[in-house]
Amino acid sequence: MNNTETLDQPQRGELFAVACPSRQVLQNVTSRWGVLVLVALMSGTYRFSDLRRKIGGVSEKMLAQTLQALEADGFVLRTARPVVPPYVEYSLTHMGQEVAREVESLADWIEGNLYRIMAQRQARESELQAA
Amino acid sequence: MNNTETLDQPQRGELFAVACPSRQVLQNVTSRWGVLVLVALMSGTYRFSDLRRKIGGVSEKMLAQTLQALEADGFVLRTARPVVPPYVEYSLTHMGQEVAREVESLADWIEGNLYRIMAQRQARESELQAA
DNA sequence: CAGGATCCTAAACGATACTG
DNA sequence: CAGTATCGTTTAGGATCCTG
Repeated sequence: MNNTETLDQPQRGELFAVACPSRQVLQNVTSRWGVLVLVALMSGTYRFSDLRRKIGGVSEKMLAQTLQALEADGFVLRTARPVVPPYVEYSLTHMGQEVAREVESLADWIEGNLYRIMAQRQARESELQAA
Repeated sequence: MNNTETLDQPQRGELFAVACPSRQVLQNVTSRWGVLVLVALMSGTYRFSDLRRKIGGVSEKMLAQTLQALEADGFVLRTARPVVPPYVEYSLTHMGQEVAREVESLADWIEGNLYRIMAQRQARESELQAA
């Protein structure tokens, strides 16, 4: 896998390179649940179960997994209090708030333009995705 | 062109609903290759093979599939000229340029902050994703 | 309550071969 | 050239049970 490790600064367009590390981060952030977690946490601190309730349809496993990935990237702060029963809170780090803003902007655009988009879909009677 | 804005607009927070149609669009746009295709097409019109060469690591199948999804959403315009050999061009629609800007903004943020992010990762010696 | 461990299914993905 | 079709592999995702 690793051959000539060039430690040069990632330039614009690096994204198109196969091994660009940005791709992984991008995937974590834009994953099915990643987006929702980031946007959800913009409105404050949540406990695991609260977050799970807020985000419709997410399983325990995926929520935990998503939170771990985002924590590893430094976007989410996990604060556990050593009590019984366990009390764990999740919030955005400063960096997390920055990405979240970007992600929210994209999500907002889509929500705001859903009708235009759906209209396009209808017009083409898309038979590819619906199948 | 749409004057009839009287239909109820999806409000903020719809995204958290299980059946929110935005989620699908969001997935198409933020999918592994969707992001790259959108950003790539910001710099102009491309033929299939050119696009494939530009985007490192994408297979024919996935590129075709991604393009079709984005076309169905009305983000990508496919222009085929009935000649032999086939000549097909892909470009962004107006709507496509709008989403692409959002997506690019996110991608740029990540590329620009990669070092900060990687530093976080190192600091935590993430053992979850690498495993 | 917050998750880890396990098991399983569905979907994504990729390589190759083939066609108009 | 620009795909489609097929197949095999990998990953995402979910259900359930279990523990501190």
